[in-house]
Amino acid sequence: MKKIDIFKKLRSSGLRPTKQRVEIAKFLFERDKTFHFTIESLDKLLAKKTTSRFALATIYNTVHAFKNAGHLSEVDVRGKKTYFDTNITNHHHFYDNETLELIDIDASEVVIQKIPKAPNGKKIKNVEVFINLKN
Amino acid sequence: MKKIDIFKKLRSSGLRPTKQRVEIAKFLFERDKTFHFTIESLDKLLAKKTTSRFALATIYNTVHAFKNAGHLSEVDVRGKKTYFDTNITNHHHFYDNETLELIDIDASEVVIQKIPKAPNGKKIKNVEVFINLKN
DNA sequence: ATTCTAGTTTATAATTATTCTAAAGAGAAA
DNA sequence: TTTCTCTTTAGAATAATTATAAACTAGAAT
Repeated sequence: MKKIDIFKKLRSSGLRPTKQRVEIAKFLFERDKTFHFTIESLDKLLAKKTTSRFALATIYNTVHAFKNAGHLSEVDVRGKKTYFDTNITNHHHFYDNETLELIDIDASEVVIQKIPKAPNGKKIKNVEVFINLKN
Repeated sequence: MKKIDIFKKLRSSGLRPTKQRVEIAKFLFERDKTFHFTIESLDKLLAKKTTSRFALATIYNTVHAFKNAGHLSEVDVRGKKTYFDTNITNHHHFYDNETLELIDIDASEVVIQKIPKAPNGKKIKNVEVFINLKN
């Protein structure tokens, strides 16, 4: 991913490309594989990877702006921390309850044959399949 | 559900049947339909329904003891609060993002045709289907 | 280039959900 | 009853997240 794309992601999220934001965006999006993180893990990774210092609030704000703009998705995981995913395509997850790790499942790997119709005046927004793993 | 069953539920959860615990158990299990709640909503409902006073810690402890004993299940919902479900059979959920309400889906209503196999030495513990609703 | 202004970063405080603690209270056994 | 252990309770502690306010920049206007 080129720097120009990073700027696009920032602008489309309503964010001015500041030093911190560019570093966060590059860290999140300039990679081959998608990945999962929590605010805490991202904070630690950024601290290792870069020389800049980041206030937690900045990370929260930036990540949420990306999420609201659709550049990141949020994953439901039992537990206190919120997980984010740079994979924003329609897909599903394994969750390893031992290592607390998320593993992507491509949408094509799951085929649902039957699903109930939405109640009263509601519509189905999306279907998430979450597969818990044990040893 | 008779009182004797309430006592069984408490005993099997490693809890002595004290006044507070009996009231919580009766409120949760002496009903026809299963239902969903958070600690906060349960606290309010108990305050309305009964004359006893309950410390939040007591509700947390009792609910978690029931959960650990398998008399309640925990449901993943995006958001801060933890939802519990008195329906402990294998089933799925609609989640109404407007009203923040959970709606049960019977396991028979969902048929999954294809699912990936678990990675390396892992096994599949369970599969949760979560259907987000919009208006 | 310099200045100006609105948007940002940061440290810290506030908030919210949850868990812990220590003292007072209540079952159960002798 | 009397003791002993388990409970309840109020409030403190913890942890994730959000809000605040002052110091600081990016980008526009000059």
